[in-house]
Amino acid sequence: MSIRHSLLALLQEQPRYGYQLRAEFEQRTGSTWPLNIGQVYTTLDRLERDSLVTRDGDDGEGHVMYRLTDAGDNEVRNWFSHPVALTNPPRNELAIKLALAVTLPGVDVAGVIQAQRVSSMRSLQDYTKAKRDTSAQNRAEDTAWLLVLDSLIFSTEAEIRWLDHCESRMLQLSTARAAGATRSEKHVQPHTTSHSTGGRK
Amino acid sequence: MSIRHSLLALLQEQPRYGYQLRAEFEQRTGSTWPLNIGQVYTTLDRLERDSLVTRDGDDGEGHVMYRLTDAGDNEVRNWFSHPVALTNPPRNELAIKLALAVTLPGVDVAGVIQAQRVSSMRSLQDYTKAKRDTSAQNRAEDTAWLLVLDSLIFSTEAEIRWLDHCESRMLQLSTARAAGATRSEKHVQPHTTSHSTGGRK
DNA sequence: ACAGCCATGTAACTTGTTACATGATTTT
DNA sequence: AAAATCATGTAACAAGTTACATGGCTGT
Repeated sequence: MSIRHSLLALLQEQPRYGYQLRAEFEQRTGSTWPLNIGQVYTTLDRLERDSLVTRDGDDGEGHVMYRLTDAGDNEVRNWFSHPVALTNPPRNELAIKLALAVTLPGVDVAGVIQAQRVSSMRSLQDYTKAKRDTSAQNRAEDTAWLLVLDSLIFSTEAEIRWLDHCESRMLQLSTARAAGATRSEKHVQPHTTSHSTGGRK
Repeated sequence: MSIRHSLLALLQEQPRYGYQLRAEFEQRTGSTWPLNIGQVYTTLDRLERDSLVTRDGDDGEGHVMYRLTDAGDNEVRNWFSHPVALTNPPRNELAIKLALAVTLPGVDVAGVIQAQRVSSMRSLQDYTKAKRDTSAQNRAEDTAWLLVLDSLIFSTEAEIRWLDHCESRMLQLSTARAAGATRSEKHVQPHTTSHSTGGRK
């Protein structure tokens, strides 16, 4: 729902046309999350269908302008006043992948972690460089883009910390299991992962 | 693509049926990201269509079993060996929302930040509690779920730090602008946000 | 003349989500 | 007997993505 709401928010400031909406969006969020122009038009169609925007004739230059309806204005205020992810956070593919990797046999968990860390650190460097370059220009229009960059930096750092955490946790587990196996065999969990999948008939 | 790959990964261990796949997925990732059972079946249909899985008769108890094809096995190995988000990180709704909030007039940015922080801290508490409760049971099957919880905790902490960062950055900007306005009016950026949207005809 | 951008759209498609229908089996 | 869970599906739909078609205008 991000794009729908983004377009609505941009229309709250003033009526705009499709191509312009993409430009405004990308100016604020930069080249990460590129916005396909086709999607702007399909989204505008759906917003019109849902009575959140209406076509507004043209702007004297032949552009197809859209403006918010009252319902659309309401929707924007609602979006801004209600926090994101109250209940269900979006699925995190990396977390899912590692969760499966550690519970399935034959997966090189350390390798997965290592490959991901290399990639994430690379991204972190890119974001940091982009931030330096953008900051240097010192243009007021870049404020939003700089915040977005910080967001990417913060979450990538968290991702790397989590990878480290997973790695040391895996090490703990394997050494603990080894120690348990030699010292008190009977307390060891069965090595073959148990699959209680509910009722067998 | 997370769900497709998750099902494939679970099928790599052994042939399974639909209901079982959901149970295995939820055991590993917990009650966050609940997996609708209908989607398991539609996803299995699509995986079959794409020749990544095949129906495998039954398991002697009448269940509709699926197993990986060679192509499917390949796909899983590929998923595990290639890092996530090499190019485009997934859209972050919160980052987008704040980026728009700070560049549009009439939005109570401090209020948005504050509301979000309350919500995020609440989530953080919930995750921390869930972690305590799950750790206390000390069951080997919960390893993956605990890692997922840690992931949620790490990223929520990063989110809160970013919110703090945004808040202080906003304060800096407004005081700098105020100081600039009193001390040297001519250096001040125009207060009306500029909207260069590309070519006017 | 030609390349490239501005601008608007459409068609076909993907994954993901919800709601519903239908039975069998198990538990209370 | 009733309620809950197991199990398999279908229909309708949502948001997002890509590729393509079509023009007008601009700069070289």
